[in-house]
Amino acid sequence: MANKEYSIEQEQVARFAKAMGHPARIAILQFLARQRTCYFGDIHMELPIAKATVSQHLKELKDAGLIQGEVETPKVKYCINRENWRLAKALFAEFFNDCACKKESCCK
Amino acid sequence: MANKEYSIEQEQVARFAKAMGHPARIAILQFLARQRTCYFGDIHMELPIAKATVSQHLKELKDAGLIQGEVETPKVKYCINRENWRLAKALFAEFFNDCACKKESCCK
DNA sequence: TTTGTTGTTCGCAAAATTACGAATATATAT
DNA sequence: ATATATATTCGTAATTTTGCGAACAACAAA
Repeated sequence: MANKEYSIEQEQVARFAKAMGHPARIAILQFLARQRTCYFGDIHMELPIAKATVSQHLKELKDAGLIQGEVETPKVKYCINRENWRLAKALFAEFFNDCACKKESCCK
Repeated sequence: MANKEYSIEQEQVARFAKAMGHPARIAILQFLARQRTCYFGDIHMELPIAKATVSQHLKELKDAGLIQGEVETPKVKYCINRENWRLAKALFAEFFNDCACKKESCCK
């Protein structure tokens, strides 16, 4: 095999995709993208999993840069990280558009 | 927590995203989306990993429905599954558009 | 100070992912 | 029949992910 490494862009898309690779996290993102008030409790209520697990998923989304949190004692408010959301949107759009599939594909 | 389960659509987006959640698989998809002839060997040459591992990644992409394979002894030809590619593209576009983030976000 | 509310972190277990080399399968060429 | 070329599968190891309950932290209220 070649020693060709992955590009920064490939790593970034994969990172976003990985963060989105669980239905709970998709549900969280959709919830946040649609609502205005997004407290932990509200998110938890939407999901069929324990709060410890919700917290974990939120951490992963935050680490990937897709969301951000803000303490409002005693609650915690989460929301979409708009800058990275735009970046992710652009990367995925580019990714799916960059496809020669309309032409004669190699497979039947 | 509520007992609300995930929707089929959420599961499907998560499934596609999970399959895309590794740089090697992103690289494979980009390679396939751009090329016309896509033999296993060509893919392997593009990646910094052992052929057994490439084979595994290809299987995951196939299981997720994003690619398909065809034996052409002694080679194997892979390519984008165009139908599911279109589906994924639409689901991700919808996912990223379905965002109220332009308005006053809940976080500062 | 004690109680209550809200979330995070800890500790743990089960399962899945990633990766590799070796062995195997398949079909052609010698 | 043997050798060659190509790719998958097997067996294994290390790491990561997912999930939970219990314990903890931070702060307001009684």
